[in-house]
Amino acid sequence: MTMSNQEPVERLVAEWQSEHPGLDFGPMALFARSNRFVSLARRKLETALAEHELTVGEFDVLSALRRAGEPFTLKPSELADRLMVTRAGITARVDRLEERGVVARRRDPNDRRSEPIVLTDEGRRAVNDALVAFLAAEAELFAELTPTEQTALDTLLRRLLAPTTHLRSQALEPG
Amino acid sequence: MTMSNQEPVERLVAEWQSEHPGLDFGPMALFARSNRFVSLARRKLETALAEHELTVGEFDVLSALRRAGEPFTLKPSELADRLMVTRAGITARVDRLEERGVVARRRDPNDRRSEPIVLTDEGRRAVNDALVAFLAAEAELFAELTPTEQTALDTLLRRLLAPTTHLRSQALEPG
DNA sequence: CATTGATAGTTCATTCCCTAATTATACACC
DNA sequence: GGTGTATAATTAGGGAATGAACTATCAATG
Repeated sequence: MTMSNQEPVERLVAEWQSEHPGLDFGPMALFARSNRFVSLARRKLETALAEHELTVGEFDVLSALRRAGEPFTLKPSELADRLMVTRAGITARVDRLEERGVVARRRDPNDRRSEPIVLTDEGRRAVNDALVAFLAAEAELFAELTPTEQTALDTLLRRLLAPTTHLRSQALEPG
Repeated sequence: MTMSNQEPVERLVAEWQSEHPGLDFGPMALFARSNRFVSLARRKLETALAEHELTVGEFDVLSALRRAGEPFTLKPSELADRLMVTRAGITARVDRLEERGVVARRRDPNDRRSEPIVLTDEGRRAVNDALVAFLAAEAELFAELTPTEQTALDTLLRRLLAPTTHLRSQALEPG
């Protein structure tokens, strides 16, 4: 049996096939591999960022602010939209980051409900350093693939994420 | 600017490029799309299973037992290995499932440290029903791709998960 | 200009998972 | 056969995210 411990998805599908020979487990294998890859990739990125004392969630906030460009400011609601996280989640992340001094809450003179988040100088240094490690780790994730294969993968992923897909039927915070 | 709200990864990369023109954000785009796809896919699968009053984690346990075949029994440690979850996590899941009557804890006469988990008749019915909905949802995830494209994607994912990749350097519970 | 409804953000309670420590049992070796 | 080590599972404690409820502010409308 080619059920190597190296590729648990093989076993998954083989077992299902033998229990339900009539069904098609092709899509299940595809999702299982996608899921497994992303899970392992996240773990790798976590360890890369841990050396900079950042979680992925925190890095996402800092880098969203960083790439917004001068003056490195976004509102919590904008962060929530871009990072696909609830506002409550953003509040918690910003609390942690503010306490560490890498971001600060400002006042919007035009709308006192809003509390724009700004990257501090220290935050900017932190995210610049972490970015180098992060990009290197991401590059390693795909190092097995040739440039052509990487392009092919990108094309397939774009297709999967296309708006016509049933994927987007569940919006985030549709209110 | 082609920064459609439909494809936030476009914006991500465009913003980074304009802030750091010298760097290669190709791998970042690949990971961002993979990550986004899997996140949305998980959400879709969650809602499909919610109609059967199961979380993905619970379904994973039930289906691992189901596809193990007669007598539908696995030890917690085996479940932990297969589902890539810690033993503590399995204990919690099994607690919930046992309370609902879909699994039961047995005794292993040969090793009293072990408490094999067995699928009850009700659990077997539940997982059979949920499986149909789950497979349908998974098929929809990839419905945008032709069979050829699905094969191509599978090949690429296998490459990415190959043991030579740096991905597997962090083992689960190496003890 | 008062009321009503929408919007921005936070707080609260819950969920789920993880790591580390704990308990119980098995195995190996002197 | 007693001691020490390894293994199986659980418990305890904590982190991060969620949904729902709450507060403050803005805007539109009569």
